[in-house]
Amino acid sequence: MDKRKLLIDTALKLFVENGFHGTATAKIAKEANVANGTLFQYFKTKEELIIAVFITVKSEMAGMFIKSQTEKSITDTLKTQFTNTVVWALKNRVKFQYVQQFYSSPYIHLIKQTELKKYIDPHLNLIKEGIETNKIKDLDAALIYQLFANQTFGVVQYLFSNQKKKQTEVIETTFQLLWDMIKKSK
Amino acid sequence: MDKRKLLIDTALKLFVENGFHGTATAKIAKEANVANGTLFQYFKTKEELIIAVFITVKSEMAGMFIKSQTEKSITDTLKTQFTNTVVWALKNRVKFQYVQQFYSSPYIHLIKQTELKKYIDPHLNLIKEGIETNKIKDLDAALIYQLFANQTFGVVQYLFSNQKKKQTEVIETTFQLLWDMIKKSK
DNA sequence: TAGCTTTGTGACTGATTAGTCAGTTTTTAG
DNA sequence: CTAAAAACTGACTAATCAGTCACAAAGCTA
Repeated sequence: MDKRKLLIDTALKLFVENGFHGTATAKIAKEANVANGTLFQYFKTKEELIIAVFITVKSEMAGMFIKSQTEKSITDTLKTQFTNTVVWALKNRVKFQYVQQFYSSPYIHLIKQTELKKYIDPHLNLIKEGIETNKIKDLDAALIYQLFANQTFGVVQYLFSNQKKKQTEVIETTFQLLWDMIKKSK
Repeated sequence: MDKRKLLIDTALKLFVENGFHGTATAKIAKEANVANGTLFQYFKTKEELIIAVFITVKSEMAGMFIKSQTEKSITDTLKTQFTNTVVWALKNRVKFQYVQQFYSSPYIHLIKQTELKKYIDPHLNLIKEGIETNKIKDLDAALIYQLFANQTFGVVQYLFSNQKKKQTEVIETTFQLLWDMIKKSK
């Protein structure tokens, strides 16, 4: 039984439920059936735990992206990435919410720029490649990335609050809209 | 000197800088040059203050939207709304960030659904009108709204981190992309 | 088994915090 | 000007919380 993982999982859940403030370290330890002091053996401070949860979730997401890399065209790769992200988010709502909460909190400033780049660069490079090979409109890659990321986010939000909707269909439609928006028209 | 407004402004700034947890009520009072107890005369609890800040900012945003309502076509109105929102966000970064932080925190659950609807409905109705008059693609209005909102958000994020870029040009370009995405093609 | 290292424990503490309240100042009204 | 009401004050408190530490249990090695 990996206590570190257990603590991270428990913290994740409680932080999303009650916020960083609303979650005492003692509560996390108790919920994880671990002694108070044990938590501080794995994480020197509460802040360190908050960051560890973020890194863990982001790494899991990154792993999913690697799997989305197909040998096919850029369109196919982007579509797979889009679909996988949305499906993953729907299956991992709490993790998705945690990342959101973390990103829009002041804790984000504690993450080194290089660490953040690690997660963004693969996407950015794919988009750059698409621009260079005339598949994607000749705009700033960072801008295209933002639009792509936020379209993804928007669809996830929509499906969170409209769960009965045909998810596959929505994902298919919205990707097509997105692709038509950023693709280079002949 | 309106102490309520002063406290809300100060709280806004400190909450974005240090988070809800990281900001003691005493710090807010001190920074606002007001006695500790005075804060609790205007807001019964810290939570009430956190919510008051949210409502205040959202109302300000809503006021801006009303001004965006032109007598022109739906396209023009949507474009004005898009532009005004982005420009407002750039000028009011802290307020924009506060809303983000609040939305992705558990405090959002304390806001009544009717209150949230109040902010969304005007947009939703405009989109519905666009769909009915065959200007906008025949998709769920809530979905179009999400895509619209998130495109806006994406552009703001992009311009936050790329401030040297030609803002007007970026706004113009991205609105065109967005409009092409949601408009009904003949 | 004995001796050593690693891991876990939970009572405890110093610091901090939201919220109170008895008293003071300011404003309002006649 | 006076008296009552309203707004303001800041020292205080009860509660909470992050982090510590002396000790105990479990695991490892030979």
